[in-house]
Amino acid sequence: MTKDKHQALIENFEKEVSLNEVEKEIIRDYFHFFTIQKKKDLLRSGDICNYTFFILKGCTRSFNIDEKGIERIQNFGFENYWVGDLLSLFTGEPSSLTIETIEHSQILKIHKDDLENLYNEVPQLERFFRILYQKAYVSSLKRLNKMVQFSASENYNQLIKEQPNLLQRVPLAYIASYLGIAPESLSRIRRNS
Amino acid sequence: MTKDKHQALIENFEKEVSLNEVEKEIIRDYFHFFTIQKKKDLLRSGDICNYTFFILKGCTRSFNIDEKGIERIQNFGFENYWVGDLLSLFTGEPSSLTIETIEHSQILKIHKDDLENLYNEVPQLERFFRILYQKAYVSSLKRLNKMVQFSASENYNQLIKEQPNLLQRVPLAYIASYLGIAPESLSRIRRNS
DNA sequence: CGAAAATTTGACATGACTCAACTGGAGTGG
DNA sequence: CCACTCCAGTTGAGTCATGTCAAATTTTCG
Repeated sequence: MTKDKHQALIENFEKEVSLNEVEKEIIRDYFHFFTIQKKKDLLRSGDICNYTFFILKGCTRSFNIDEKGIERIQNFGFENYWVGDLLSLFTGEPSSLTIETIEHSQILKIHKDDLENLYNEVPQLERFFRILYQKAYVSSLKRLNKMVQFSASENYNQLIKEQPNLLQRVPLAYIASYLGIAPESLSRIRRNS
Repeated sequence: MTKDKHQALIENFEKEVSLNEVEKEIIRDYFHFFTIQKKKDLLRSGDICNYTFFILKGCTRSFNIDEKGIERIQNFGFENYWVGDLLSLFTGEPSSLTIETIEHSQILKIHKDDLENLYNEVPQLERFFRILYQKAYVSSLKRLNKMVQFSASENYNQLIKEQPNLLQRVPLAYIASYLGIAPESLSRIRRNS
């Protein structure tokens, strides 16, 4: 009895759209499984993002280097998260993002051309990804709101309340970068909590 | 010779998709023209956003009230901008946004149900709005990046470089709100520029 | 002209940054 | 198994940007 490496992916799709067996098989053909060590890149800044990744197991961070040379983490990826650089994927321009694994990970990937083909073969997925992007947009707006409206300390406390597992899996320096503050500041914030 | 109130709208669509005369006529039927005084609401916080607006002439601001009771401007609208609350429009939930005119304005609006019908009659528009939302998403990500990465002063200077007209049309207090800083701080930033 | 609103200024408080030094734990090699 | 190094995290001291509150000034508009 072999384990179905695509099971979590199929389930993820089925939260939004329904799929028959034939369609599931097509999907399994298009998404390629691979494993990757910790601290390795899924995407490197300057490269064009040709793939969309679905995380089965493990953890990633997406960051860019700002004009002052500082790493700015934009988001983390965990089990059942989609990662990639939508901007580069949409435009075909080089990405400003680097996506790096934080843990040894198991990942499914699909090439953007294959994704186009997949849309034709399983049209429901067009809907799925439209919804996914809408949600991504909304969460980006919400995050922007939080950054403007709350202090670093408030943002930290809300973050660990929403994702307590973060502390076990991600170094504090990464969390500081995600919150847009210096590691020293996060350390002081934690002391006073 | 009557002036075609929908001309700018049609041209906006035609930047992304092509339309024949029949389709243009359908579009003209679905989008309703109205004028509105300054300081009036297009959408009021707590209401469900049922319309998408296209600004022909004038200027708007979209803001919410944060937990500290402060108005936070999320964006401005000018000629040929689309405004509305995508989140409320997508979900059907009450909006947290208020959209208010800053100047006497001329606007086209379409009801969300009509927009669904329009998608069926002119399918290219589905593509148009998908692209519009993608761009909105990307610009939201960029703005988030700027807020984290740059100081208020840097953000102000970049803003007026990109949109010098803003200063002529929008009170400084609104610009401060958009930048996420106190009006007094903006005043000091301007003095030292 | 006069009232109300927008903007500026002053004084002071505070949150976050920087730079440097220190601590503690995890690996590594002899 | 110990000594060493490396890295993450913490702490301290001083600085700076921005916030807050109150008051002064300027602009707008009826």
